[in-house]
Amino acid sequence: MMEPAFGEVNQLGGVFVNGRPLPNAIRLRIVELAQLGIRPCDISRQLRVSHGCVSKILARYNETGSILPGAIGGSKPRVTTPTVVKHIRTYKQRDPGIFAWEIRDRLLADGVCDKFNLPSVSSISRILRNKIGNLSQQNQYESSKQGHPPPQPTLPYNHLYSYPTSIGAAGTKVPAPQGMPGLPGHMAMHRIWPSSHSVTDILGIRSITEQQSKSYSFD
DNA sequence: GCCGTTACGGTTGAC
DNA sequence: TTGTCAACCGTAACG
Repeated sequence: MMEPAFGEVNQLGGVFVNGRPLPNAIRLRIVELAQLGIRPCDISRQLRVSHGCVSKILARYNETGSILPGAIGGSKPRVTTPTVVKHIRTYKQRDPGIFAWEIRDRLLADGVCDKFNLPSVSSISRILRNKIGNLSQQNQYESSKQGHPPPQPTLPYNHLYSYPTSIGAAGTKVPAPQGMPGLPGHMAMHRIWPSSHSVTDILGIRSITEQQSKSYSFD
């Protein structure tokens, strides 16, 4: 997970890291300039970001109200679907001492899975460990804290980002709310950005971007 | 010249 | 621990 020391340079002279999203500060600046009535082609030149990218970010913003990139990486569960997890949880609740291989047999016997999508014992163990956890503790918690929401373990998506440039280094510091669940970017943004979607409101973090623009001259 | 779209090469992270 | 795979990224080019 090493970030390159320097990004690449595009045709406009702007620095970017291939495969990685632009810093939030630049994404925000794109939306801000667009809201001020500046044409996308001018934004592209000013920020030295390809017009395709500007177009994409603005289109996404108009559609979702979010400037954040989507969730990169990961893969959809192939065998550990929500249905399977639900059944495993049920088996475990009914019989806390049940073994993974017994769960596996029951998934097959109950027709939850067939032999082609039956999770391995190790997969079931991982589900028990990661997605279900200690059910006895959980039950105690739930019985004593009825209606209390479970803790949100997932870090904010943007927490993962860091950039090699001075712009990006600050851009990644754009704060996300504590305990923000691992939602797709636009979902998360509804918690970050006011529902009005106005740049003025968005610039609740303006000081950050202004600091950046001092070290980032626009032509 | 502007803008929407898309192929491409790249990164990421759950599995 | 390692490899796979499908998601996303921004750029460049095309129409």
